Amino acid sequence: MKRYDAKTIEAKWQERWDRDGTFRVDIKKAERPFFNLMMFPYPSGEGLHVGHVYAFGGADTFGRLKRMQGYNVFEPMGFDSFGIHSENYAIKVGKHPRELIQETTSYFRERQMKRLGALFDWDHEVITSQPNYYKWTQWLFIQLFKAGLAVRKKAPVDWCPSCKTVLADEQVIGGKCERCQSQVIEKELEQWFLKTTDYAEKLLSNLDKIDWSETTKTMQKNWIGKSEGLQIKFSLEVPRQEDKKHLVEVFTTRADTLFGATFVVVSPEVAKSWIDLGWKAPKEVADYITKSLKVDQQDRTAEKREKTGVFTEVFAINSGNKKEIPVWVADYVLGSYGTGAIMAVPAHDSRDYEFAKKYNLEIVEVIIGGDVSKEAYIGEGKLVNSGEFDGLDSKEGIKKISEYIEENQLGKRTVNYHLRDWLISRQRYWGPPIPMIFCDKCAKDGKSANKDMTGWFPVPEKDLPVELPYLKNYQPKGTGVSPLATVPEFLSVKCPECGSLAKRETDVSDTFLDSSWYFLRYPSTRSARSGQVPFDSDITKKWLPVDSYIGGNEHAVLHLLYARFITMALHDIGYLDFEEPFKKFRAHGLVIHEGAKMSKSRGNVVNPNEFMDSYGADTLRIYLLFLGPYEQGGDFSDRAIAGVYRFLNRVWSLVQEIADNTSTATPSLEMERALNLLIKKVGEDLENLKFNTAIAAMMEFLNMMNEKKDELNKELAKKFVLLLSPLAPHISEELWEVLGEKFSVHHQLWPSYKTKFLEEDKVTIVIQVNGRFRDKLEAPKGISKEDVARLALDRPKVKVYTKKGQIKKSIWIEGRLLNLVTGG
RNA sequence: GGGCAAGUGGCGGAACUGGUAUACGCGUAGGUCUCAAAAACCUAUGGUGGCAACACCUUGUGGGUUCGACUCCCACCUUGCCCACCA
Repeated sequence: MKRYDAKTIEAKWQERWDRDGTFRVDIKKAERPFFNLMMFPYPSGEGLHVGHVYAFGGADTFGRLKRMQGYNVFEPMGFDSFGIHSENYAIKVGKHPRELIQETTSYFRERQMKRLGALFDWDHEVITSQPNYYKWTQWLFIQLFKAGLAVRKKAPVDWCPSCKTVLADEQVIGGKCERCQSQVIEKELEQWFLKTTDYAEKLLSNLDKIDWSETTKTMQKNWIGKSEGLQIKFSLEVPRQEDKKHLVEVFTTRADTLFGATFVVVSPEVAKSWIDLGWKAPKEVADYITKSLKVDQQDRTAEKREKTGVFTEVFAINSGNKKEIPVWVADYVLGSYGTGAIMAVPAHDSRDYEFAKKYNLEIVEVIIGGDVSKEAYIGEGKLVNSGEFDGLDSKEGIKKISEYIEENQLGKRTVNYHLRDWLISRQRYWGPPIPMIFCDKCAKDGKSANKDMTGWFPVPEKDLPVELPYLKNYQPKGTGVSPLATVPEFLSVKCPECGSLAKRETDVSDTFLDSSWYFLRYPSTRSARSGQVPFDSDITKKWLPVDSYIGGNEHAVLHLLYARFITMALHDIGYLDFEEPFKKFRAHGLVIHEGAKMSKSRGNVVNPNEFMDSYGADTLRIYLLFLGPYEQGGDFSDRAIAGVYRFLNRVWSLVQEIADNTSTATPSLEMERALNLLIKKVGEDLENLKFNTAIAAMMEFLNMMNEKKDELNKELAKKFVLLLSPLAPHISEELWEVLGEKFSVHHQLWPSYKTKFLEEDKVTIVIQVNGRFRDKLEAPKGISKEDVARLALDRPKVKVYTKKGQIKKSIWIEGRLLNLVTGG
């Protein structure tokens, strides 16, 4: 008997599958299309990570199940190779990204991903850094621009001093750059934004309609951060000379505390806008504003930092009780949220409380429930000191006060979102140049392609792609523009409008724009029209939206949000007939090692190649999925993987043995029953991504087969191999052949189970006394309660417990359990 | 501070709509094979007491509901993840 030589058989079948096109789907003719998507990797120099094997292994196993269920499964793969991650790595190793990406993608594909034994359709590969792809990323930008969803505006933005570029809100994690962990600095700059906020409500409400992991939905919900409240106008005593309205608007979700507002705090940003309008701020105030606008975001929002602020010498009228209250500027109020100004209610907000204590400001209790002399009471309660609203509880108070404010035109109910517009400009090299042209002459003439953006014109679509020139010195300069700005041939261009000399936009777009639509491209890469359109409409109709998407939750508020936004935008522009890109999304957990997230600095990174060499891809795939629940991830243990290897070895030798055996054994009824139960369980578990329990059930069944070798025949072995095939595609293929079957096990249908075998004519009845297990008995199916009671009471184990007291009552669960309850 | 998820043997974990807690795997111990070792295979393996049959205890802690709770309810503790001066 041959030894199980994983490496050899895996290489052998991979070659055969590749040669025969075993997994190829006919995109045009497929009758039961199933788009099985997983997040494509960025080809880092470190190579494939076990985390990838985990994600791909799980998703591929699911895809294989779908295939066996008769679907035409399309499982494409590609590389997210454009963008800052690739560029930073290139800088680090001192190579040009263009050459580096060629090396890394080929290493990923040829040496690693092809070894996994996945259904990957390399004929439909998408590489985001190739001109034939980013041409369409640029096209996408232009469509958004035309629809008014891509705008250039001046705003306070986050700047990473190390990556030397601005970042999107989503790419700043706790005040630090997502890529390099440097502290970001706030800068006021003019940049390109995509108007995600236009879709805030839809991005939120559609969450109820899609089948996604709850964790992911919750993260998106929190990120969108909808809060309903009241925007109230407070009259102001002349801070601004040009604005005759003299008022400040504040946002609150706690209108019930209006009468407790003893001062107003405006953010430095709002105060600055007053100065710009002509307000003569006292010197001390002006200095404070200038100073705090320079401080970076992290310092400004650090929790432990003591609050600072200055009195503006301006007063406002509280629109509730008409009292005159002081206006302060303080940097604990954010310019970017709500109106950038608040009514401070120190009695019922801990931040305002801290501030009031420090600067000796009045604290008035308006909600009963706490001890305001000690700390702010932020809960709800009955209103006091609130004039006509006294006695109402908080909820009523919010309603009544809101009505009062609206009736008297003192403000309006509004909705605020935490979500900001997506800043996509990057002052970097390795990305798709933003396909826009600025013409001085047209700007002077007031011409534009879009309102509010005089002088800006998109590159004519026939001129796409705007190719990224080969730049030897591509490193970011930190001058606020991309290195592309140093290339005169790139920079100068004819104005598409008037033909005079104009300038190109030199920034490139965010890497998340590349990945926001890649799934739309996959099915269409081989279409005859792939050069004319980004995605073929007939093909798209057939294959999209994506049927199943599996990936990590680290993209919950990045890629997954952006992809939804882009899909909605393309839907509204008229290119797609669906709003949501992914019908079903499941977030998988994280594979950790030695109790911690894998990282090079910790030195606990597991290299999948090592394990594929020693045990084979099948073992590695199954081992990772066996770790624990797929949504939870697990801790990789170099030792425990041997257990799975042993399992496959045992499968190997048992099937060989069965294949060699010429005798015609028949499985007992018990064996048939176990097999049918197994078919049912594995099918259901794989469908629900419960890989760990499916594998455990297979192991259990194998143990049973080993105990009852005289009942085994080829039919049984074949069924077992079929069940194993989505999890371990190579060994299954080999064993299928060993059993004398024709190529390929992967052309087979998922076996069906027979319900008649699932039922037993005997049942096991559990006997409890006072709810505790005491004995069990075998009985024919359909036995009555009385018969069981009689049998039970004869049992010595039961007698011991029942003689202590009279049986008061008994609980009978048909065919399963009898519980005898004694008195005393 | 807010949100989400989770606490079960030495370890990873299993347990259907509340009904035999600890499946499956790792590890450990003993054994078989071997000159020996590895591998493989077999047996045992939640804790305490007992020679044993067996008994009692056990799903983070404390209560509750129930004939019966890992599962449901309340409070608390701990860990992980996400967000965070968001008004």
